[in-house]
Amino acid sequence: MPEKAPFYITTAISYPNGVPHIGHAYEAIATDAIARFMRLDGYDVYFLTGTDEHGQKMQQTAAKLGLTARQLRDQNVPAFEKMVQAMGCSNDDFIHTTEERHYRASEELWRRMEKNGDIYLDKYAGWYSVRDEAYYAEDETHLNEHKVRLASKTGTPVEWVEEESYFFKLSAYQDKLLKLYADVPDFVLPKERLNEVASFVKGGLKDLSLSRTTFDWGIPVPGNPKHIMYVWVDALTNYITGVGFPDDSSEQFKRYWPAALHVIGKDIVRFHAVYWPAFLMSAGVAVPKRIFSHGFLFNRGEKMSKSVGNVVDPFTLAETFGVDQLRYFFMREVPFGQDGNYSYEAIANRINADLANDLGNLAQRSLSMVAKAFGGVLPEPGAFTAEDQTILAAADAMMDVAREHMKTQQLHHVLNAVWSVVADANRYFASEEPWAKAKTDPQRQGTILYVTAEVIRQVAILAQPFMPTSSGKFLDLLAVSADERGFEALAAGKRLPHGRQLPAPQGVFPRYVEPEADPNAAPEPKAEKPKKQKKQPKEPKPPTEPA
RNA sequence: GGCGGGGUAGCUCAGCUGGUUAGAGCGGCGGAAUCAUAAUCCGUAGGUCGGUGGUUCGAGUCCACUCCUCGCUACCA
Repeated sequence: MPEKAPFYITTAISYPNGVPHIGHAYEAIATDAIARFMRLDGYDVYFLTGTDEHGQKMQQTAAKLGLTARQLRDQNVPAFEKMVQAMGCSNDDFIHTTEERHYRASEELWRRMEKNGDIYLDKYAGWYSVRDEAYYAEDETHLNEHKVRLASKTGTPVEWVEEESYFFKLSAYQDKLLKLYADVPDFVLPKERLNEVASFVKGGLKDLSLSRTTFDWGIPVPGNPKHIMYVWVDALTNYITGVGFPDDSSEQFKRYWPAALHVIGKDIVRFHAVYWPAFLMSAGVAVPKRIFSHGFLFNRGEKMSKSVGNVVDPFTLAETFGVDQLRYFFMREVPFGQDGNYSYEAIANRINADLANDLGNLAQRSLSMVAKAFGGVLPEPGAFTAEDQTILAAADAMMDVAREHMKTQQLHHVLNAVWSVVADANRYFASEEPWAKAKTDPQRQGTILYVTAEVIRQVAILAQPFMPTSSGKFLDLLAVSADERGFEALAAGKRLPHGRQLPAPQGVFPRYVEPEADPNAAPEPKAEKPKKQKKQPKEPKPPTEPA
């Protein structure tokens, strides 16, 4: 048996200063779909997700609640672990940045960067707004009529503050990073994101403040525990901690690093495409192969926010529609890499049309005919007609198309290709009219049913990464054994064996029916919402994805 | 302000290097069928391709200008 190629894939780690939201779930689902796809395609996949538990914001949020940072962490983190499970994720590990192994990894990465001469102690100075808790550059401030200096963006007063800080010589990595982007044109996908990053880097890089002395919830700097590592050093390091760093001679590390893919939100592209490779280059560790930036999800065109009252809990969505249905919706409806919209109607429409009607009903009508007319034994097909061959050829072509799209993580295109065959199969079934053949030509009826079952088999195998449980049910209905469900079962010449006794057909995707209007139970607020987000002044602190 | 994307049927979007009557899905409408989860199939939708002016035998598809919109423009993550 040939050696499996390794494929290390990660989500960003979530920042648990609140509860998991739909953005966290989306990223987990998408990453899981890719991980499952690659596994089924014969790769040795290692899939890591986790939580980023340090930082000033955790400490602040905790303080507001009268808790310690550690207590807040203990309170919030379990929900993230549960969420990943509830979304059906197949992660091999779940990392917490408060774990001992992660301290060791972060400290070692720091030491290596320091040893390479890229870390130096200096003063961080700038115009600091106490109210915004943020530094501003000189040109981001102005003097008002009373000669008081204000942050231009927020209008809050600023004062000159100097703070001792370690710095990373990011400026020394400008050319190396630009070379990386040139040498690996798919280093960041979608391409627009790489362009943005490249133009940022071309604009010149300043050294990066790498430590803080103003709070203590984090990893102390080796040799100078007054300083806490800048949380991004800590956070990014999770990716190598997860495969055994600092033991970089371990089998695990050698096997899986560099990562094949970091899946992240578009708001943190810079940290992953600029800082992270620079840190790694400095420490003499290989850089990841690819970073994929997904978009944001909007509820009816609006950013989720408490004031709008459209905060949607991923657990509730999964309970309402089913995990697999929810996964399918996000993977099919949202072009991966772009922003997307969702609403209860959109989800219901999509899963009813594609899952209940097109696929579920096709399976039900064909398999119940097998049960009725053939005693549940999949009939042996006769000679294939041109029509049979056409639909079979369409099914046989799916795998290559899917692999091609998966090379660039075009998940929605994978599903488009599969569901285009589902539509073909429905047309085939309708025009062949197997129900009319029961009396006139049972042999032909059997062939039509066999062909339909074979197409469903292929569809179900390819749908597994997206809807693991439901796809498994279809394969159960076809009596496909566990070792016949990998993508190698879609290789040329592989066909559903006839003559097997099939279990009694059961619906896999029930139609979603909106609960009767009940103001208390109705999941969807019926208030009219504008289609597009109204233009609003930019908030000083835009809501973000997990760090 | 600078750089980079977008503005195409009611909705979500395809339309590569310019070339016959501008496409898909969903929705809507009409019809067929009745094996099936009232699911499926067939037909239909006449949209100034943001606006104006150009280049060309010919332009959503190239150029200029213009309107609108989104993203990036570093140290909260």
